Amino acid sequence: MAKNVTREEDYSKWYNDLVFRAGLAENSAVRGCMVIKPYGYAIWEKMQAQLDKRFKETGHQNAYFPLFVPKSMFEAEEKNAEGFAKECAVVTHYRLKTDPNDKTKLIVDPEAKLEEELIVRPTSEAIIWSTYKGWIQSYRDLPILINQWANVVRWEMRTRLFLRTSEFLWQEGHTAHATKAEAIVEAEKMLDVYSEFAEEFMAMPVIRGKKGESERFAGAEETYCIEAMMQDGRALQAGTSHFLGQNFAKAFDVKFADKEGKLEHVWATSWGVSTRLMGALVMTHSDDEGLVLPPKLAPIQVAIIPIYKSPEELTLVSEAALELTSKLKELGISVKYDDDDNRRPGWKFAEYETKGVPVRVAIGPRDLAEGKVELVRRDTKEKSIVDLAGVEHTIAQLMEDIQNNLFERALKFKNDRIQKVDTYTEFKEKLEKEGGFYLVHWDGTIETEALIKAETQATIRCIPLDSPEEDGVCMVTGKPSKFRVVLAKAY
RNA sequence: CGGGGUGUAGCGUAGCCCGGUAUCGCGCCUGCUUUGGGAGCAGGAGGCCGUCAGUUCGAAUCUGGCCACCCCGACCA
Repeated sequence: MAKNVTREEDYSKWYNDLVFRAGLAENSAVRGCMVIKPYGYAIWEKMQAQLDKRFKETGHQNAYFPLFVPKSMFEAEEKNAEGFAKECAVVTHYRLKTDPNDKTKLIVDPEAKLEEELIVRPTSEAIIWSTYKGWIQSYRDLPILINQWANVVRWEMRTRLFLRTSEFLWQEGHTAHATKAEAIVEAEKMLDVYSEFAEEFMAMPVIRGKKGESERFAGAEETYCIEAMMQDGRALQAGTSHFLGQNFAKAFDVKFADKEGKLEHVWATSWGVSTRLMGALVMTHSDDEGLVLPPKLAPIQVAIIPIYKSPEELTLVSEAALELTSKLKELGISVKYDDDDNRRPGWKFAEYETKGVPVRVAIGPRDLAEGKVELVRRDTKEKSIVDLAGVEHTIAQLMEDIQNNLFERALKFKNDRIQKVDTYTEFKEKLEKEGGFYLVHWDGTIETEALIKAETQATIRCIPLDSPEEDGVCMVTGKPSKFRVVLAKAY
C-alpha cells in the first residue's frame, strides 16, 4: 500500500485523498458534482436525523418546493437575485430530438424553447415566498415554520469534495413571522440549534457570530453564522441563519392583517447547513492514518475482528464475538463483526482506522484463554487488554470518553490558535507564520476589509456574539472601534 | 475568462527528445501455503497509447486541429 500523504506535507491533498480513501465520496462524470458513497451518505444521514429531530422539537415542519424557479420570480428580490446570478444553471428548453446529421446523437430541439427560462434553485427564498403569499392573510396564519431537505445548484468555478460542489445537499428553513422581534428570535434560536449540533454531535467547537456587510447573505438584513477552525488554521463557515427583514415579503407582496386589521409586511428568516459539514467533520478530527469520527455520528461504532488459525479457533472466537455483538446492540451501539476470511487481520485493522471507527475489538484464542479481549480506541490509538466479561459497559463508557475527548482536543486546538493582535504589521507576520484566527479592531468599512483581503487573503469571518464591548482603534486605519472581530483565511 | 500543465489496462506510471505495435507497481482471476498491523509463491486475464487528420514503408513517439481533465488567479456555503 502506498504511503499516504500527511497533513504536514500537503493538507489539501491529504483531505482529498482521505475523502476518497475512506469511501465518503468521489468526483463524478459531471464536472463539479460528486457522488456521495454509502459510507459518506451514512454519516450525512446521521447528521440529518439529528438536525431534523431538533428542527421538529423547535416547532418546524418539513415540506418540499420545486427545483425550478421561473426567472421572473427569481429576480423579484433584487439583491438576492444579483448575489446569485453569476452562478445559476438555467433551463432554456424542454425537449431533445434526434440529430438529422447523425442518427446516433441527440440535439436540443430549437422548437422546444421555453417562453420563460427556469432557474435551477441556488436557494429557495423566491419560490417559497411566492407560495407563502397564498398562505398568509391574517396574523392567525403566522408564524409559518417550515424546513426543506433538498439539493441546490451553484455553478462554482472551482470545486472540492464536500467543501464546494456545484450541486450540494442541504436543508433550508424558511419562516414567516408577524413581528421583527419574533423573526430575530427565530434566527438566533436556529443558530443555537446549529452550534449545539456542531459541538455536541460533531464534537466541533464553533464561534457564533454575525457577518459583516460584505459576507452577508444576498437579501438579508443580518446573517448569523457559526465558524469553525480546521486543522490547518483556516476558518470554515459551518452554518448560517439569516434575518431577512421584510425584503422578501415586499418583493412578493406578502402582507397580513394584524389584530387591529392593519396590513403589514411579513418578517422572514432562512437558515441552512449543507453537506459541507462533512468536510468540516473530516478536517476537524482526522489524522494521517485516516478518518476519526465522533461516536455520535459514526455509522459503525465498534468493529470486532476475529483472530484465528484454524476453523476450530474461528468457531470459538466467533461464539464470543457474536455474544458481544448482541450485548453491544442491546446498549444501542452499532457493531460490525468482520469475519471476512478473504482479508487478514492487519488489513482489517488498517481499514477500520481509515474509516474512523471509534473502537476496535480484537478477539483471538490467546486472549480468550484468559478471558480477555483487546480494545483499541481510534482517537488516541491506545491499546488495552480488558476482561471480556462486562466489556460492553467498558465500550459504552469509551463512546462517551471518545466523544468528549474529541471535543476537548478540538477546543484546545482552536483556543491555542485564537489571538488578539493590535497592529497590522504584527497581524501580517503572525498570520503568515502561524495561521489561525485573530481578534482585531476594525473600523467597520468595506474598504478596509477589502484591503486586508487583498494583502493577506484573510477575511472578516464574523463579529462574535459574545464579543465584549471594548474601545480600540482599527489596526489598519486607526479609526475608532467598539469591539473585536475574527479575522482569518477561510475555505 | 486569463496563465501553466497532462491525457498510455480499473488505478498509478515507464517509453516520446533519437519512429519498428508497449514497461513496471497496485488491483483483478486460479491454485497452494498463510491469518495478533495493509501476506508469500506460482500461473493467468486485461491496452483500437484522448480524438481526428497529416508526414512516413511503418506513429504512443514527429506535425496540426479538436476534446477532456488537472493546477494557479478572479467568484463562492
